Amino acid sequence: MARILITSALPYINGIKHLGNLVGSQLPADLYARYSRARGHEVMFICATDEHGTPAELAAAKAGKPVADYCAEMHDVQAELARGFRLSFDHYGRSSSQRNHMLTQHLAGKLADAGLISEVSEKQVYSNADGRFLPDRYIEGTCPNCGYDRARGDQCENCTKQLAPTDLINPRSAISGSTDLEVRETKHLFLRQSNMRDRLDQWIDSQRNWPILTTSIAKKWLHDGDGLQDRGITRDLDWGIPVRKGTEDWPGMEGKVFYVWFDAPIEYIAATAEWADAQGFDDSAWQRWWRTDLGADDVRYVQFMGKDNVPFHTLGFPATLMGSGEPWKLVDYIKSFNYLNYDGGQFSTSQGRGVFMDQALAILPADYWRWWLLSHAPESSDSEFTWENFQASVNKDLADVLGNLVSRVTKFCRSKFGEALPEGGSYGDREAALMDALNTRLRAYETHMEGMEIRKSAADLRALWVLGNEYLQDAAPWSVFKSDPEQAAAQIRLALNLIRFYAIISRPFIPDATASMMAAMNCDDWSWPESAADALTHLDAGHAFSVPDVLFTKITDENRADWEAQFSGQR
RNA sequence: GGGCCUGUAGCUCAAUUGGUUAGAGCAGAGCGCUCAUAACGCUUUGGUUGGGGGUUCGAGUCCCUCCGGGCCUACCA
Repeated sequence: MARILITSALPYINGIKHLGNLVGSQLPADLYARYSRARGHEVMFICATDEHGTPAELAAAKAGKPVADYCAEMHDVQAELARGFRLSFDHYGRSSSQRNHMLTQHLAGKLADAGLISEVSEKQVYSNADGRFLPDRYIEGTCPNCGYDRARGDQCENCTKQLAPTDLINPRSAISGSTDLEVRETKHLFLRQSNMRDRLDQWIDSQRNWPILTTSIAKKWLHDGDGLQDRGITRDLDWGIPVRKGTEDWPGMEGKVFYVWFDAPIEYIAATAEWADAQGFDDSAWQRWWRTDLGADDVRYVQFMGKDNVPFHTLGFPATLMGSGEPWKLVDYIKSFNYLNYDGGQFSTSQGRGVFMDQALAILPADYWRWWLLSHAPESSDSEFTWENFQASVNKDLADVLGNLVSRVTKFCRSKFGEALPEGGSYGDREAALMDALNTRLRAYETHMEGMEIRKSAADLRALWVLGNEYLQDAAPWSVFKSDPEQAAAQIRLALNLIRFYAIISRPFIPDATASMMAAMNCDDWSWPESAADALTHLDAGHAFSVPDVLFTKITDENRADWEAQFSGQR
């Protein structure tokens, strides 16, 4: 038994996430957490809402609410949706928690002690009308290169030229449209990542078998141009973690907060502390996951994230932890994902394009989405959601291959033998061959799940289900029953055990349907099967079962057409 | 502009990292079965691996080039 720490990239607070966000981190992390628990490992699975930054403040203003209230409400909404998708977090925290305040300030203090923080005065654009400094991309104006009149202060979307806000002609605030802008001097803290470049480079090199997507992005940042740059870790905002050096004031930094980029990953640790607090445990309960001097040296730490988050997790967060000089647990494996596209374009939170978590649950149960999203996870390249593909996969894989198998077995038994495992007969060569085939495929499934190869795992699981249908077709108990009812009884006894076997191994993908399967088998023993032979002799003759409701209702062409129309425009 | 990823059957994806005849699922065609959600099983039709060139005994895999798709480029997070 191992100890496995799993974190999912933190969903940002400013609205409900779409299916692309879900499949890029939280859902595969949940699959791995569920599988790891099923194999008997001790798991700590952490996620949280990422609540700081300019977009959170703007979203709150748009909603007409104080930002703290807005974040609290949106956290509850996201937590409820996470439960709806059966995401099995041990704790779903908040980056605005007191734990994160304390830990972020503590780490900043340690970094300062280690000489890894510098203070830099710089000029930034301030909007008098908005009463705030504007990030580059919140300034709009006319591009000096191509004349496009909605160029942003970081880049012109029309001609792709890199810009500085002061390059823009007739600059205005993208928030209010005000042209009452001025350049002000302001002082910020920078994390001296450049001092740690070699250390980070060696650390990346020492990792084995990380996805190429992960290492190539890290290497690019380490070596491109002048190499890894220092990075600002504070902002002139009201909402956030006040800049402090541990528990001390930080002279000259009054009224400033840490930048969301700095405090968000620290929340992984703080959320584990929040978990301990919620459970009524003392600090040692979370420290044994995060401090290698306090019990975390045998922990395997796996992070899940979309590719856009890779630089923060391969460079920024490790620099923070290494630079503190304290023995924090560093990540062992980073599983990163490409993007899921929606019907020929991108999912977009800002444009409301695609299917969002609340909408998805409103039309179909979580298992349908979990199965499709995981079996099509964008691992090697971007992948695409289409309603046609979704309908075909769900109907064929879930309803026909698995759901119908459960249905045909339980209904046949009820009509011929009653609602208990029938007695008589024995397993022979055909059953032995099935068990061999199941074992072989089960081992492949386990290997792929342990390697977090999501799509291959899904394909293995489906192949395991198909073996059940092949067996039934070959054994044909409905035919055998006419001449040798005892032999048919043995075949059906095996098939009913097979349902329980499938419930156990399929649970990480489809937790609700497998719960129904297990309940129908009148059983509560979820222990992972050592072998197919063990699993298929688990329930004995005479054991009562019931015929479950249809596990998966098919998606009709009418459903599909309706949803295509419903989600074709903007949210 | 620079960097990285990517292009394989009508569709979604594989291919043990350079090694026999490029494989699965879906869709299509045919047959079988009748327990079951018109479900299941078997057989089968689909590929000049984006185009061109090169290295090699051997290339989907490595190199060059062209074409297409995507991401990142440090103040969105």
